[in-house]
Amino acid sequence: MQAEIPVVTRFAPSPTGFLHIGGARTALFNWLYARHTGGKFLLRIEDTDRARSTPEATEAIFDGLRWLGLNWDGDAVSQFERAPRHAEVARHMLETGSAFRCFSTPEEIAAFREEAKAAGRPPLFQSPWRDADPSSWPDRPFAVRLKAPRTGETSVEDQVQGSVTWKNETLDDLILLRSDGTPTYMLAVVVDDHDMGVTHVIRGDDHLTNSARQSLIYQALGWDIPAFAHIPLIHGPDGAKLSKRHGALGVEAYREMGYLAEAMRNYLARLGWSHGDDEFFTTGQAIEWFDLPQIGKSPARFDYAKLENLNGQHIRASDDVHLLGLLKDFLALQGASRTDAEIDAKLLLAMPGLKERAKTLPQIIEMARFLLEQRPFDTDPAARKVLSSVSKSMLNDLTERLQHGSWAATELEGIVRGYAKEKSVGLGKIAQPLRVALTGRTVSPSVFEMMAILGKDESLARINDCAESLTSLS
RNA sequence: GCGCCCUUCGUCUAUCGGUUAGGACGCCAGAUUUUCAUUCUGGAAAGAGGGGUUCGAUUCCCCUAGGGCGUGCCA
Repeated sequence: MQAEIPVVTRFAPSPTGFLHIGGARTALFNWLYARHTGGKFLLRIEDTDRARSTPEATEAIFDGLRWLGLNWDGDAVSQFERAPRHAEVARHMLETGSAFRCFSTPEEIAAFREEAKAAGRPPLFQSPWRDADPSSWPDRPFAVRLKAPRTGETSVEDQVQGSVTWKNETLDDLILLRSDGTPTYMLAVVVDDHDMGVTHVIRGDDHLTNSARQSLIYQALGWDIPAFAHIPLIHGPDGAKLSKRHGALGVEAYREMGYLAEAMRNYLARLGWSHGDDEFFTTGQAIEWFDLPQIGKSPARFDYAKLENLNGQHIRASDDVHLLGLLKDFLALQGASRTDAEIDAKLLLAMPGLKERAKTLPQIIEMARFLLEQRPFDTDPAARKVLSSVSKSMLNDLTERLQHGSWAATELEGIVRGYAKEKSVGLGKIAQPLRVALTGRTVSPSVFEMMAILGKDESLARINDCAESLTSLS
C-alpha cells in the first residue's frame, strides 16, 4: 500500500424510500473499498428534493446499513443543510462566467423540447439567455445554468467502465440552481464530494452520463475530479430492471426472511465482483481482497437460490452461541415471545443438528419446534401413518429399556438399534415412529439427539402420550 | 430519436492470444443415512451472429442483433 492520499468513499442515497438491494450493494462496495484501503467511508443523505424526502426513509436507510454492518465514518451529512454553500458556489460561477442566468420558464422549455423532438433534433434545451446581455434580463426569478462547452469532448476515466467519451454538444447546460434558489443534485454532489474530500465516487452506472456533466462542473470550478467507478446495476431474474416485483425490496425484508447480514454481504459482493473462484467468504476476506479492477462491467441478475445457498453455508459456519443470538434477535423482530434461559440452553445444545438442516433462520425455528412445543401436542395427520409400523406394547418395551441406560444420544441409539435387530425390522421402522412420538411430525433432527436434549422425563412422557393415542386408535 | 454502456453454461463468474473453456448456484443420477438436511461422487449445460487482425481468437478491431442506462428547475 502506497502512502498516497487516503481514500475517501461515500454512499449518497436519496431518502425517498427504503434501502433497496441495489443501494445496499453500492454502499457495500464503497465500504469494502474504504476498509480495504484503510480510508474513510462517508454517508451523505441527498435530501434536496424536499417533496420526496422523508425522515422515515432516512431512518430506514440508517437501519439497513446498520443491519448490514456497513458502519460509516463520522456523522451522516444532510445535503439539504448545505444549500447555502451550494448557492454560494453557484454565485461564484455566475461571477466567473462559467454559469449564466436563465429566465426561460418551464413551459417554454417544454415547448422547446417538443418542437425539437418533432423536428428530429436532440431535445437538449438551448437557452436563449446563455449569452444575453444583462440589460435584457427581465425582472423575474431565474435558474442558474452551467455554461457548458458547446464544442470539443469530455472524457471520464472510469475505474470500471474504462475511458468513456462524449461530444460536448450532447451535454446540455444543466441547471445548477433552481429558480427558487435551491441547488440541484448535479451541483450539490459536486460541491459536497469536493468539500467532503471524496476521492472515489463508486455508484451505479445509471450515473455514468452524470459523471460527464459533473466533470464539466469540476472543470468550471477548477477542482480536482475524483476517481469514478460506475458499477453495473442489478437486474431482476428476468433481466429487466430490478423492480419491487423482484428483489428491489428493502434490505429489512431480507432480514425478515431470515437471511444473515454476513451472507448478504457475501452474496452482494459476489454480484459483479469476483476474486478468482472464491464463492463463499467472510467479510474479512472480502475486505482483504476487494479492489476496483475486479469489478465486472455487465449487469448481474438477482438470484434467490444462490443467496439461500450462501445463507445456509454461513449458518453452518456460524458459531453456535452467535447463531443463538441471531435467532433470538430474529424472534424478537417478529414479535415472538422471548425464549427463557432453559430453552436457550437447549437450543444451544441442539444447534449443531439444527443449523445443518436450515438455510434460513425461520427454517431453524421450524426444526427447533420439538423444543418449543409443550406436550401434549397434535400429531401431523401424515405423521400418524408411520405409527402403523409400531404397537403400543413395542413403545412400552422401548420405554422400559430406554430408562435404564444413561441418557446419552449414542447410548440411546444403541438401545434402539438393538431392539430393532431383536424384532428383525429396519431401524427406520422404529426410529420414525419415535420421531413422530417426539415431535408430531416426520421431519426433525436426529431422534437420539432430540431425546438427549429433551431429557429423560420429557422424552418418555412424549412416547407415552403416543402409546396412549395408539390404544385409542386400535 | 440521440448518446453511452453491456453480451462466456438457466444464473453468478474465471480466463488478462495457445486451456479437454475452470468454479459456484440450480438441475439430473448415485453413495452415505433413523426422517429431513448435511457431506461425498458423477453427469448434462456456455463464448449472441457476421466480418476482419493473427500461425492461432472467448480474449484485439468493426458491423449487426439483443439488453440496459441516460436524455428533468428528480436524485
